[in-house]
Amino acid sequence: MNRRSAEASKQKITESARQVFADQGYAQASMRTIAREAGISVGGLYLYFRNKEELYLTLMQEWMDNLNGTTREALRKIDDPRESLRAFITITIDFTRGHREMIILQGRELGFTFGIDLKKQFFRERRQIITGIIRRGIDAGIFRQCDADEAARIIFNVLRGFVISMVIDEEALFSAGGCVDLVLNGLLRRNEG
Amino acid sequence: MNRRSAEASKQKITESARQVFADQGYAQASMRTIAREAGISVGGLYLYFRNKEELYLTLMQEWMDNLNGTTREALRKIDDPRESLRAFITITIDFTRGHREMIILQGRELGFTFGIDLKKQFFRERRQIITGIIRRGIDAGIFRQCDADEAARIIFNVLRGFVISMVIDEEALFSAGGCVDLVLNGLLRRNEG
DNA sequence: GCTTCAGCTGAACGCCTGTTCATGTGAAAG
DNA sequence: CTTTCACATGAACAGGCGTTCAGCTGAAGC
Repeated sequence: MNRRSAEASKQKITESARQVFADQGYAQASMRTIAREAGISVGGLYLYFRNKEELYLTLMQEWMDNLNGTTREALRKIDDPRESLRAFITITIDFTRGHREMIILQGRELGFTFGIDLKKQFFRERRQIITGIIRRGIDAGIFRQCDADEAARIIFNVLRGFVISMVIDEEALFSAGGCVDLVLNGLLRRNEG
Repeated sequence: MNRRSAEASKQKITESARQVFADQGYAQASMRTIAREAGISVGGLYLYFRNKEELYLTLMQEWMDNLNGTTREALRKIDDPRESLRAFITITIDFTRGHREMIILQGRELGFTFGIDLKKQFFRERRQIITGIIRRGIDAGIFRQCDADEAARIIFNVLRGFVISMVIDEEALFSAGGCVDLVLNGLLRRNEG
């Protein structure tokens, strides 16, 4: 019987949990399923995580850190608010496409209140980044005068909708480019020249 | 012991179920909770609905019919694509604000595949309405050339995000007016004149 | 009174869940 | 060989769920 290191086991558990939570949601995902996927006993899960909730919160924190880190890194090098916005939207959508598990953050786990404050803080930070970009654009005379906070919320919700669509409604998906285009240019025709 | 009519009992059950499903999601909502809210025995639920799934699907169908009916009724009287889009967005957001239970349609009930085709068909119809409005705008020279289908999807996803935000993130909500403004005008400054 | 009808009840059933903990096992050290 | 360490097991526990169905009850009809 070959034993893995504790670290390797913990890793395997989080990988499996990520997948199972993403596929089935918190309520439906059972510790037995996660254990089976991880190739470890159900009692073994509790050697690494206090309970199901803690396992879930650990994954949430992980994804929030990943996405925010990637976003900040990319935005650091961009000055033009148009490009900043493009980068923000593109990174978010690409990240989401490659990580279906992102649904963990947008999941509507009603009946479960834990982690909601953590999520809200994360969402707030995301919106503030967008607000900052929009304000920069307004100050630079590139974007028109508007309620930057609200515009940020609208953009934020497009991306929230994208995450949901990824999971339940793939026909509703759209491209980052198309989204940036609509957000920047709107639908109304512009005077040429 | 005063007995209600069957109709009244069924009504009470659906009202209670609507609330409980909306608050707790499908998985967490228990038939015992719904029964208690309805003031009827748990076994009594099964006199009217075959099972939990059928109860849920009944409610889904109801909301889809309501929203689509209201939308079509309003759009019938509008010619200007700008006003059509405004109406669509406004109705959806207002309806959502007044019916938190709308989350039933956007809920991510992973692990439960029933009703998904019904939902997709509903979503498809919604998007087609938007696409139609956008095409009309383009044909009339009011909207710029763009991929109408994709633009519709983007707008659809803003509204999808709104529903989710209603339930898990009220800070992220936005006004119908603000949304229409952004969708029509975009962020970029326009030449004055 | 008895019978029928309409609406209802809630304990029981079978199944599943999160969690615990007595116990197990291979490897290394002495 | 024995002891210790590190990692692990899975049956049992307590609780909850969706569903069933034997039985109940008030009202109306005869």
